[in-house]
Amino acid sequence: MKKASIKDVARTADVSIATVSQILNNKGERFSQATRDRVFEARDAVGYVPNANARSLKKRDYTLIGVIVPTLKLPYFGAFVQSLRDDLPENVSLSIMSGEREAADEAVDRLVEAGASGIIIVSQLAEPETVAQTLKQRHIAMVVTENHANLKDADAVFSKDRMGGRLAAEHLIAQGHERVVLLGNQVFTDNLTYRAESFKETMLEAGVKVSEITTHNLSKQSGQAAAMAVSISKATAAFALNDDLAIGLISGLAKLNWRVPDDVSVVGFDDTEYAAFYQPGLTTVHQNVSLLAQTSLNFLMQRIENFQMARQDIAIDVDLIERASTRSLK
Amino acid sequence: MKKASIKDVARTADVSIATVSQILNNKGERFSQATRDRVFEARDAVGYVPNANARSLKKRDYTLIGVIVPTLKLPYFGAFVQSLRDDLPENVSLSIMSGEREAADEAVDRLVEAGASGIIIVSQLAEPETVAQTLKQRHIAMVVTENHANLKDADAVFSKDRMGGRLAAEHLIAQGHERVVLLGNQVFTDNLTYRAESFKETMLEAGVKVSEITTHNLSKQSGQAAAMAVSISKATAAFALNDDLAIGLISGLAKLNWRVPDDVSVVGFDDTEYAAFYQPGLTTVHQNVSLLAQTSLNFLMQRIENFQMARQDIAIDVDLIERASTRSLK
DNA sequence: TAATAATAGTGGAGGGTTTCACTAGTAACA
DNA sequence: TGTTACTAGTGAAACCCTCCACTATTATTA
Repeated sequence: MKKASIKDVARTADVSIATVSQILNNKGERFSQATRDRVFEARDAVGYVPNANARSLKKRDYTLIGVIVPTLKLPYFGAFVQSLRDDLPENVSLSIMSGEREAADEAVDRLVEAGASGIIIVSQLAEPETVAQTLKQRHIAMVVTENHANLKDADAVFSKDRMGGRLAAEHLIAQGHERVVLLGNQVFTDNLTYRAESFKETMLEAGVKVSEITTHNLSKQSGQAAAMAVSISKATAAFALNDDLAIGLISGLAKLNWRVPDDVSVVGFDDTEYAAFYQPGLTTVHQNVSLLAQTSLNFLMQRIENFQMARQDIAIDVDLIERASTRSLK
Repeated sequence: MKKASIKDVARTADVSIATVSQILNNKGERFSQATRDRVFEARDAVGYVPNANARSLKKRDYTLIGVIVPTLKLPYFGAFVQSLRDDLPENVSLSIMSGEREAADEAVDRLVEAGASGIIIVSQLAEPETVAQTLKQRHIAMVVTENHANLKDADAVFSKDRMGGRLAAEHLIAQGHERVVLLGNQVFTDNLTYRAESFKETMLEAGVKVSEITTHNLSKQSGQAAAMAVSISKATAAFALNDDLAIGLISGLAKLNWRVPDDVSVVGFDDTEYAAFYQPGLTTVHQNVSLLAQTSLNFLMQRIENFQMARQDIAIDVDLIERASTRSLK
């Protein structure tokens, strides 16, 4: 059975298509009550639902935007996407894609084909320049966050990752830690590089030695797997490049009967919803995810509005949230 | 600047609209190389992007399906949606919506307008019967999971919630707990009711008294807020209707200096990714989220294929995962 | 040479909706 | 009676695209 169109309603109510359209769109004050009733009844009788495609084809007020995150399984990205959803203007719809590197590039293609007017890219791309070129050529807006901060042809919204690394370092320095470990994966993306670099620099300035432990990726599993290495390192504190890694580390240490913060202090990065409820509460660098999302959306909509405007670029403050996973040695 | 349409490309390349359409859709083998090049150049020159509305208005061959979850912030739903994404057939696209009750009903409307062929509904609907009617009338496939198990006009994919409640109870009984508390929100949805009921029944049969503590919702915050009540109850064990509640409860108890499992045992439900890494590792009922998602998708695609087939209905096993948040009193 | 086939491209309908400009009928007015 | 003004409704273009059926031109074959 095919779907009922406005034609079917018109035929059933024995009026013209134009009449139906106006009445159903609440522009039908000028019609008689009888006609209005007939139209509404007819609509219900045939089960008519307006076709969004046809409608927005006619009124050119509809916009599709896309967002690409590495995965929806992690609450950090989930929160980002949810914030986006919550702030979405009425006439805009959102297509959510997931994937990293090659898969992310492909997701871009899909969104282009689907007719997206703009794309927010959180994932790391395999070929950022190519993607940016394509989008530019097609006049599709592009905002990056988390990765590819230096792309010329995309607006950028970032957390102050350097600030975050520094805050983490300063916190541990203030607590008197003198042997610390930096925990992260080998393939640093831009933002992670900043976190790591500024952490090390700050530590260096304070004369604290930092040893690095390389993990496979930034997952809880990797954090757990690194526990042995951390325990052997004799460090009194560890800075993990994200919360998942930190949480994994703590649970790994627990299996070795090392307690946090008594035996080692641990600092994370992100402050996802779970950080506050973890045992012990995780000391971590808070990223303002919803502000990141909101700003990305703003930038995107602005560029969709005016494709020629100058590149925009913003860095958003982070805070250190002190909880129970770190302790002062003084 | 208004967007270029296929007309602009045609004019620029000095060919007809039909030619442009065919060439850009890779159906242009029969055209000369020269013409093809001209068309591609013209497209890039005017920055043409096909209008998805017009396209899908015309072609009726593509399939759009929708999924509605309460929120993407929680990893349980994130994992569900991600699994769906991962199993999606090539020619199908997925629209992810979020919202509960009225917002979920509205999300259904949006998907219908967008021309979805099927919808997987995880959220609780405000008016399940009305929604089911509408979808049935329009021949749009509908699969429910988590809620509305008994809806006549929808295929259903569920975890064995009763089994879960029973397993949790049996575990605590085996450990010798005799005063237990059941923690959940007041407005039970179908699946939660089953969890709670079978838990209570099993306990009753074993002669164990269950007291109930009502929380505002199923969030970590609610769990935390219930800690005081749990501590006062003098129960030796608590069953929380989901992991978030359990995690919140444990962190709340910690603030009161109650230790889990030494002072109280806690059992959760869901086994989200975080349960295993929590301190202490959370004893919980494992739901096979990816199987739930896969099966939902299968059911949906089958019904899209053949709208008249008999209603399908499946219940998926759950397991109790024993970790460190419960202890035997014997 | 005539008939056929292959090549390269075009015309136009149709998909569902909105909206502007219009009409037919009636009522009010002078 | 003729003019104007409402009231209630309609016709058809336009939005952008795809695809079927068609034409015009050239090449090949018998």
